[in-house]
Amino acid sequence: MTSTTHGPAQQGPTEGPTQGSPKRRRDRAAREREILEAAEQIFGKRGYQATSMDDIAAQVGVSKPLIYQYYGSKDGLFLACLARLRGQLLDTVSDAVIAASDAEDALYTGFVAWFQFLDDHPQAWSVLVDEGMLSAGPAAEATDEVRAAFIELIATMVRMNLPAGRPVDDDEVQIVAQSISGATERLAIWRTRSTTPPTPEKVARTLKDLLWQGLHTLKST
Amino acid sequence: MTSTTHGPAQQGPTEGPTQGSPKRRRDRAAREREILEAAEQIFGKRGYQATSMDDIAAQVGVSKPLIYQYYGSKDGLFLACLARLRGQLLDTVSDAVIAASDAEDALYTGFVAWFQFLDDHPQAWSVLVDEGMLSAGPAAEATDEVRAAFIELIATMVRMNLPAGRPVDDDEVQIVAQSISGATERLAIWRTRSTTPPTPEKVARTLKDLLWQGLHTLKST
DNA sequence: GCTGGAACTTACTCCCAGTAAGTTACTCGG
DNA sequence: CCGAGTAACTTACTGGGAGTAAGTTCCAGC
Repeated sequence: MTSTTHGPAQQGPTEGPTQGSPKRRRDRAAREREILEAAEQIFGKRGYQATSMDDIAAQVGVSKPLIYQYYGSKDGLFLACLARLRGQLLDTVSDAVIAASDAEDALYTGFVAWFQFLDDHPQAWSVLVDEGMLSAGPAAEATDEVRAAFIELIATMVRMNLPAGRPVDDDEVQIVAQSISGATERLAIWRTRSTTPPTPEKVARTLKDLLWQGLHTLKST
Repeated sequence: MTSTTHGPAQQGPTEGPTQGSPKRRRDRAAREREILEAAEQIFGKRGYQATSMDDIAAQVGVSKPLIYQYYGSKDGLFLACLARLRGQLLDTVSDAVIAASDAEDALYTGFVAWFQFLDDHPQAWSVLVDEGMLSAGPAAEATDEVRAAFIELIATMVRMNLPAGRPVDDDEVQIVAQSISGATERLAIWRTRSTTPPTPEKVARTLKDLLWQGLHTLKST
């Protein structure tokens, strides 16, 4: 038969299509991990819009429908990238906050951890914020979740800083938490775009100084 | 000839295709305005991604290439929407700031004006922020410009609040301005999504209280 | 070996941004 | 009134990318 033009059967196991590894069939979990890594890398480099599923498929050396089978949609894949980063970032900041000696220090070290993490993972950052954390993309709900987690962390810190027995104005706590979240996000974006950004410590210190007094005002109102 | 099947010539001037107005040819300026209005409306309702050029063309009652001839691209059209809103919003806030009696009042009334404007123009808001002001969209550069204008306004205010002769740490001014910009944007988004958002005055007051003390700290460092 | 299912592919469809090339209607000089 | 020039506008397409239907290949366990 002349129909066997593509003949995938005879491909020697000693030579893969692009790299040295033949990497024929892998089990699902391994393949998923592989795809996720490629996606994170390409999304990080080119952004969500500019990345096509074919690009990712090609990078992994697999066909597009497989990715759809595992991740459902482009959004789904992007979401999966996001979830991983979100966990890392949240853990890093939480740890810093918990390890702090007092409230003022928690604020400062929390900020430092945030900016430092983003310095250390520039690629992650692109994925998370530059396209992901904005409210519009298709992954809006997921990024909202990420943000909500941070806001909850901040709100908790704020509340802990208030006198225990006093009734708390939840609106005010929310306003403050949203403000801080917005400020840190914008500062992060600004830093990545600045040619000579100030150190994480400098930014954290200035931001802490800007907010610290006002946080007390809250409690004395 | 059987070729004259579509025969657009005999369409009576008393009856348009969709509405009462025949609205055949209009001069360029008028048509551009018409397109811009439709675009603002549809972008505002459905968002940038979910809006197709065909949608807008259909709404105006015109064919797609005409829009391309006038606005160049989807981004170009979106940009044009943005430019208009940016002007209005910036003017509104600037006016409020200028009319204020002192620096503290300027901060407060500036915030009020910002949130009030977005309450009054919810559709504009969707266009500007929910898809536009984020950093990722195709209109990234334009939205950056809009933001940069606000940040400049804020930075000017901050500087004016500092002692005249003293050397200013530009980094710190930038950090503060970026923070305020980020906080107001996030608060705006939060308000639109909240079922019962606090009044503009309440948000402005809380935010002012949060920042006011810290702004003084800046100068005494 | 044979069969059942998991891993994986080819070959599409549809949708949408953007374009090439043409057609219609208004205007202005004669 | 008439032709020619041009601005306003259209039909009919290309190209690329998301998502899918219908297989095909390989391995596990009987």
